Amino acid sequence: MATNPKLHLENQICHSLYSATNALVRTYRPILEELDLTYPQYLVMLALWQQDAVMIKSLVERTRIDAGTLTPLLKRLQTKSLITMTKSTEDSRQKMVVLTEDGQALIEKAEDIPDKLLCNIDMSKEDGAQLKRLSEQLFLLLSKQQAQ
Amino acid sequence: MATNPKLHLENQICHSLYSATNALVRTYRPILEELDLTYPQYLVMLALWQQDAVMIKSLVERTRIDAGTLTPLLKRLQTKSLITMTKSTEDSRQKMVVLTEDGQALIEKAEDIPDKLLCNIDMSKEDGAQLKRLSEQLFLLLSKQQAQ
DNA sequence: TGTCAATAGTTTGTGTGCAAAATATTATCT
DNA sequence: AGATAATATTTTGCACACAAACTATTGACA
Repeated sequence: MATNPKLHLENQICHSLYSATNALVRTYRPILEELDLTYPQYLVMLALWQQDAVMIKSLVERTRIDAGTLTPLLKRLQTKSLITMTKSTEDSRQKMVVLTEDGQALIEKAEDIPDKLLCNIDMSKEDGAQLKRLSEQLFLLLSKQQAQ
Repeated sequence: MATNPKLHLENQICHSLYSATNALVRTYRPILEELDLTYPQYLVMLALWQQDAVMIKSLVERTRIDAGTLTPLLKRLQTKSLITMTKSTEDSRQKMVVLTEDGQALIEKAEDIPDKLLCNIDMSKEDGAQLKRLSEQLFLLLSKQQAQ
């Protein structure tokens, strides 16, 4: 039917990207289950392990998860006693997110996650680096567009 | 804090892939709005424009959208009068999805979507092809793993 | 032929993703 | 100082994504 090859599913970059990302999150699920984290929650924890006691705005930028998604996500991390949230004293619009002891300790369990995941991805280092470079490029291009 | 560089956000292939895919779907949104479709709905329509009158199982395979997601999605396409669904006579477990006239006609509006999207992605053809190849490879690797 | 496994699809429950509107607070500008 | 704009976060509403449990039907096999 569809004669235009641009409309064929097999020719869509986006479809490959979309299904690869979903498969990736699906692969993370059982691995992250041991930490009782979802993949986006894991991203937030990665950001906090790297730099603790930051404003929500900073987490939005670093994790690239939008604020409307982050609010309930942070509430769940709070319920799990991994973080605490306090209003900033200087600017009470802002809230600071701080790891609890449990939240800090969880990094030990996370140490072997990158390797566990790589067991599922039998991709050469070069291809992995290339994939990262290209998706990063795509993200930046699209973000620039959207800012306009 | 996190001394293990593997746990740094900037070093995670997955984070780039994840945020690029989200940005991509975000970019599609206003473009697909003219067709009153979401991105996953658009994938299903692409599949049907290529081959009409197929079972749901076939759509699951071709679009890579899982069955639990597809059921309500197809219901929405039905509500929009783009498809109809009928039980198979030979095997009444199966359902056949068929485009309506409106559903068939919608392809005309879709013809320029690939070009419209490319306006937002100033990526070389080679990089685009490479990105597709690598994400396709990743998808296949991960699917193989999960089948075990 | 009756039992049991396999298959196709649906339902349920939880956690996103995000646009748009709302809230609260601070900055700016006259 | 007062009006207005900008900023940070939350809320709302809708559509996925998907595991797990469920329903209905067909296949296989003793």
